[in-house]
Amino acid sequence: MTRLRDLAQELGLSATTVSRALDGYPDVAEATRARVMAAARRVGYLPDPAARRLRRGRADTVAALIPGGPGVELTALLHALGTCSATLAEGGLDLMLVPARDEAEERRRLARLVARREADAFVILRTRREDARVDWLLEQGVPFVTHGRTARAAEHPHIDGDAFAGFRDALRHLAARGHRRIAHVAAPDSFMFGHLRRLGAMAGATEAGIALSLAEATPDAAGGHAAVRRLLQQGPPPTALLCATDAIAIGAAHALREAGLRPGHDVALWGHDNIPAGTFLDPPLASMEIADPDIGAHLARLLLAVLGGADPATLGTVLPLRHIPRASLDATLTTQEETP
Amino acid sequence: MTRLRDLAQELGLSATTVSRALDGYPDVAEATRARVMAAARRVGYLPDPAARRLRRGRADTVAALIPGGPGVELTALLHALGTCSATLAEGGLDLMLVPARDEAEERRRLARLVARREADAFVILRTRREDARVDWLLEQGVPFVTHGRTARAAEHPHIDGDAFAGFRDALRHLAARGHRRIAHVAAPDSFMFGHLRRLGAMAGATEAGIALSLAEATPDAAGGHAAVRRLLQQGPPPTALLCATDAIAIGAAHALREAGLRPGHDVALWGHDNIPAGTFLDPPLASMEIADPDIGAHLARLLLAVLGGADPATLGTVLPLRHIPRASLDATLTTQEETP
DNA sequence: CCAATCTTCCAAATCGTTTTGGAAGACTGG
DNA sequence: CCAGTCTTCCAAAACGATTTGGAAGATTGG
Repeated sequence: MTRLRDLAQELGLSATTVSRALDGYPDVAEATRARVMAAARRVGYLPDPAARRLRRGRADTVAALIPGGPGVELTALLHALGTCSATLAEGGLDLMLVPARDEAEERRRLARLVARREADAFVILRTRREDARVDWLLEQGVPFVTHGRTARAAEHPHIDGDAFAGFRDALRHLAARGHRRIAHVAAPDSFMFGHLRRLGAMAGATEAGIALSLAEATPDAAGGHAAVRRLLQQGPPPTALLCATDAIAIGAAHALREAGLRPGHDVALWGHDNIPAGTFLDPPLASMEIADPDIGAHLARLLLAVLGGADPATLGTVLPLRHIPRASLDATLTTQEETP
Repeated sequence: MTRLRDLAQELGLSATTVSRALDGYPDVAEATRARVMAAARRVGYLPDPAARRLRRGRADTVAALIPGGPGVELTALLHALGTCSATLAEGGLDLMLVPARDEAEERRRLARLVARREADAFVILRTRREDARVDWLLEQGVPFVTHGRTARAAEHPHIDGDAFAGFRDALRHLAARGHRRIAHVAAPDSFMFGHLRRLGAMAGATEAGIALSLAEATPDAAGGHAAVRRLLQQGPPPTALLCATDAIAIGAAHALREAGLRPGHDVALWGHDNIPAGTFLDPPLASMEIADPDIGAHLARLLLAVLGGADPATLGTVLPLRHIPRASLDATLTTQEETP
């Protein structure tokens, strides 16, 4: 409502001086600056962002594209983006979320946001191993940060959980408990999270010297259900199912029950994401999650760094996962199941 | 990249004419307009949104504030907002999502978005009965649409499911199946959805001539768990639990099991939201949801109407709910439970 | 005391569009 | 043929900030 000009007039100063006072330029007397700041605060002056963008050529805004489709744990994600937004605000940046229903729409929106200069940097979620968005952004030289790695993770800032170690250790743990017929209900290999969790499970099995069955699922409950149904038709049931996500585990549990197997009794069940309802499922679902309580702030720091000119290639972080054992792991192995 | 001026120069026209040609003004010759449109398409001209906003005084953008905290079914919500965004795009509007961690932050962000004119209209989610955001927006005369009603719903455009009828009919249905000890696990009354679902359940009970127990829960699994624990301590267990949300129902199921009661056997369980995992729970969770498959497009139409100058007070829609019966309803009542 | 330097401020240009208020030429009707 | 009307275009003024390139006065050094 009040413009810079009004404020300047009221203070008997030029718009130039008021602008420079507020922006912290050194060529304005401290007394004047104090007067200007006080007046600005008093009338609640907010610079018009459109005018500022036009002149400055940047938006002071970060955009995060929200993927549609199955397999995105949106609740946790949006929580993180909430704190990301708050942290960015401290650095004078806004966060805008842009929903897209599928990957084609996501690419279109990304191109449009860049062409119209609506955002200075981007958050890319649910990365693929070969990620067209990442390739394009790198090619265009647009700053961005990913949640999840890609084949080119060394070239761009990213933050990710150490899924390989998490799943490898989970498999070790199951093997140590005596499980010998273990299956991994995997998410598609084209998603980086699916790939890494699968590799981790396989590495754990190799270490423990046992075979690992694999069943591939779309990353939602329906996928887990279908995958485990197929798995059970193929041979003797596993005594433990390590699932790529909690949603997959929920579907898997259902398939087990349909086959007369009780999760947490006959078959151990383990997921990932620590969805809020997990504690209240029957049996409570063992899970894992990134140990860091504040991915959002971490993302924001990465964005501020990369916009501040830091070398993107140095800004990768892989955080350890935390295991969350719950009753779904308590499968009682019969003697027959145990190692001789 | 290419500016209006460049395009004009290339065509041997003034910027004025090019601008007016693209905007469909009638004072430009059809032949010229065709030439301009072709050239614009060829070079991929996109008007700079900052310049346009500055001059036009509007952003051609709608903002939706994404509430944090428990009890928001974000998966379904974001799906709807995805189609909302796509529908708005057809009308030349952008949708921007803005996450807020709590209600105080949401009010701050709202005020800031309005003051800086970053959005021309708003989508308000998870309405309260007395909603400070709605009061403020009405007072400011800012266009907006709510998902969910408020005490002042007659004054503002809104879209909502008919929770009253949905829950009343659900209760009728349970009564018709012979249930006589029914409890409603309610969401807080200050949320409009909590209020209406509660009223519906109560009306259904009154109609059926039976008493209804009430247990109030925070709208998440933990809340449902705690509420049903309290309920079971207070007296003989109900034979049916009508829960305000699926998340509450999941917590409720857990509390039942802890008390040795089997949901879907000893106690019927019914939720609302139709969360994706519902089918795969044990037992599969009966639920309900708005019958209309496309709330998002509906929201978008309301926004376009209100921005087009339609009278906000005429733009309220309450859509019927669809019941989704699943095995969690199959409680077998013993003779003792049934009506004499 | 003069010139050089500092400090503090400002007028004007600029960002890229849209809109206002004509202007020039073609056409029409009498 | 002339005045009036239509059609088609455009120059210039916004929109509200930032930035450039000084200018005026105060201070300093010799």
